[in-house]
Amino acid sequence: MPKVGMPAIRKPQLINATMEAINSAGLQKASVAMISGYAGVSPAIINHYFGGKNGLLEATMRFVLRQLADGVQSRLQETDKNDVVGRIKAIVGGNFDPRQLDSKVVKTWLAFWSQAMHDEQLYRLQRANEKRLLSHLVYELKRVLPREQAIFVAQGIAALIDGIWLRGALTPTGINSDLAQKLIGDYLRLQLPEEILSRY
Amino acid sequence: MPKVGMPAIRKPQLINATMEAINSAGLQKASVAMISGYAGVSPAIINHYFGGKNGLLEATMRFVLRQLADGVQSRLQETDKNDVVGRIKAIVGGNFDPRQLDSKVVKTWLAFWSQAMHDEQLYRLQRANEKRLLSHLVYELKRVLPREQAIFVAQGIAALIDGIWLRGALTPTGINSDLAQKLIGDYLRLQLPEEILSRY
Amino acid sequence: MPKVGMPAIRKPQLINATMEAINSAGLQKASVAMISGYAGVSPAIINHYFGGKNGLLEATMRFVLRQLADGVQSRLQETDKNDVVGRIKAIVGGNFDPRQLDSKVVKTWLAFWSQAMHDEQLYRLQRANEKRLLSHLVYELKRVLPREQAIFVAQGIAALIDGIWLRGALTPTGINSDLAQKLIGDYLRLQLPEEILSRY
Amino acid sequence: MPKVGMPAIRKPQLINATMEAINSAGLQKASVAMISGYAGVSPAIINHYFGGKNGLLEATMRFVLRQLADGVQSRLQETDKNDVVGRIKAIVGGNFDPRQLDSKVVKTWLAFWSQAMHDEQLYRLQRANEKRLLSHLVYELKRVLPREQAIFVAQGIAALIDGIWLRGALTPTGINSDLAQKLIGDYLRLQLPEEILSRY
DNA sequence: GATGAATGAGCCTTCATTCAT
DNA sequence: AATGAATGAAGGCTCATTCAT
Repeated sequence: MPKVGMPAIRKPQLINATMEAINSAGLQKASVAMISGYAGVSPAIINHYFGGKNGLLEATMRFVLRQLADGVQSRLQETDKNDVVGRIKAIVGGNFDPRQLDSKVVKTWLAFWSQAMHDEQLYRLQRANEKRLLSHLVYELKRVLPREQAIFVAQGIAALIDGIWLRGALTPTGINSDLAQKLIGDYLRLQLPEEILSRY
Repeated sequence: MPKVGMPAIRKPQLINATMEAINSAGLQKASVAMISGYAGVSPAIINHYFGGKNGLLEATMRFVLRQLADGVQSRLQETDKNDVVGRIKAIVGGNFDPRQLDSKVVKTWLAFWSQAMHDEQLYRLQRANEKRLLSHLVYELKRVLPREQAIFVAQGIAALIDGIWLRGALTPTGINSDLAQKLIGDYLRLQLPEEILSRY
Repeated sequence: MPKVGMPAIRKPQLINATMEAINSAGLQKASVAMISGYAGVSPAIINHYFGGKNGLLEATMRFVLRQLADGVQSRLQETDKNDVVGRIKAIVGGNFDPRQLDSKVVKTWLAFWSQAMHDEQLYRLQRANEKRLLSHLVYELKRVLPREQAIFVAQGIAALIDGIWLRGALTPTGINSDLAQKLIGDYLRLQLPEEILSRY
Repeated sequence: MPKVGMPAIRKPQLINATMEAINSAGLQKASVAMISGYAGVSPAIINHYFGGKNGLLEATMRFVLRQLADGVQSRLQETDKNDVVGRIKAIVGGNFDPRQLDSKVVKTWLAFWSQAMHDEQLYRLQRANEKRLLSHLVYELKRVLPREQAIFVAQGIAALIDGIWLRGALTPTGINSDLAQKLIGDYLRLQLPEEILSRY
């Protein structure tokens, strides 16, 4: 085992174990002992690599957020810059990427959301992400709608995304990605002028 | 100390203290010591009246849910049974009742939502509530829309309610009730046939 | 309810409840709440009548000891003062009186015995009782045996009584009174000179 | 701190501390804090090594029982298999081994005996031990006495052992081992046929 | 006489973290 | 790099007791 490179192995391993622990027992009961158990390593190693439990939780949240951002970004890159509808659907699609709908990820996310209101660090991460979703949507919508209305519709879409996702978190069958995209696509269609829609 | 009536005083007092503790420190850090501190009583009394911390948390959730149901119910009773649009707006309005938008209540709710996925008892309560919202909406919408479409729109409205509410939980300024009702009213208007809307 | 006379009702009621609690849950778990529950009264009443839990426990032990002493005494009174064998059997019989073999009493006794080693008050009561059994036996045996041997045999009988009783406490079927008396009768027969035995 | 071998050091250390705590304060007051105090370690370590207070108590009882069994076994191994009287005295001697007569051990034992009636785990251990003593005795006695009588005498000896031991637990001077063996030896002599006794 | 209300002390346990190896 | 050992702090809960009624 090379000495360098261990962090690159251990960190993702522990982040994944964290999500597994949260998935099966909840954030409250996800002790370092349980997490390190899932990872098959000693609890002390968490301090070694993340400086403590908090560091690991924060890293886990960053990981989830980055995964989401990547999902959105890669879809946007594959979409014509002028295809407003397509780009919005790309943003929505990124939010319902299969990797984000995994039970582990959904529960982790919701746990962090709840936690964020009492943890400065998590709060900032969550806020930034939330704002980015909105600004992405507004940016695209402004190209086809007046500013005020663009913001209005963006808020509607963002609410639909989070609402579907939140309700799905509590449903035994999980989030229905198809229905989600149909609901939001329908909403978008009703909000955009005929001319825009017919363009594509 | 009066012999009778104490439970009627202590229980709401402790439920309120629980929400205050959750509001200021989060569910995870809301210890019985902190809660009883907010209530100005001894920690042991929680066991006396609720049989333990868990009993208190469950009672708190029941309280919040009942408050919501009452808000919806009282609005519905004041609305003409044939005024579909009015009744849906009553349901939405109940969900954005000022009492439900109090920071204390919002944070308590979100905390429970997150917790519900790992607590059988809370899960059942949450699920029942979630289903009731949907069935209320479907019931009204079916009177003016085909069954399939009624369900579809109901899901959209429910998602908007929860989504706005969830996003508002993280916003420093809290939930914007007016905007919420405007967004949902707009959605409803776009989904209903002209003839229905013009009726009122 | 006459004011005088209540103690005469409540005290035995609580002592009996104490034994029931010890019988079903053990001394360690016999809380005042449980005891008062068995008695159908409020926990506070124990302090009223016995000055605290300790007072009740001590009273309970006194009750058991007095019951034993009564059982022995009444049997001795019915036996000819010169019938040494009969009197010893009376003492033994008193120790295996049905009232003493009740599960409630057996468990209470053993609990107290164990407890006595760490409670000055209980220790004195237990010691006095233990010594009385021995001196009763020695007193009778001295009339037919040399002093040294009388003490020796008395210790044997006392040990048999307590040993049978202790082992019986752990047996699902409880103490076998007949076997007990047969074992001790046999022991006595082997220890006494022919002439004494033939006398009766 | 060495990585290996710690359990082998800590476990006996904690078991011994448990007996010391029981000796000086009784089982009821033997808190984990007190026990760990006697051991000079932190209370949390009890959970580390025994999974909780109960685990430690059970381990302590097992230790005492094994020590007794060892004392009997080693004496039996040093005794001719055909020397019935010698073998019975070996069994008796093992029960009055100095290690078993230590105040610490006596009080621990009695505490467990009393506790056993309300603790399934302890009950089984105690019962097994009690039965083993009896079966050991019966096995030897059957070689020189008819079955029925062998059982009868075995019960007498067992009762004497436990009775002497129980009474000694309450005596300030403790158990008198010599007297114990003399009493039981005498009992045995009276029960066995002349021919058997003269054989050795 | 009797009770419901309330409390403070203490107990067992969990847990994140530190440290020597 | 990794771990087993150990701990101190804190948490939930039980319980005997006190008090006003």
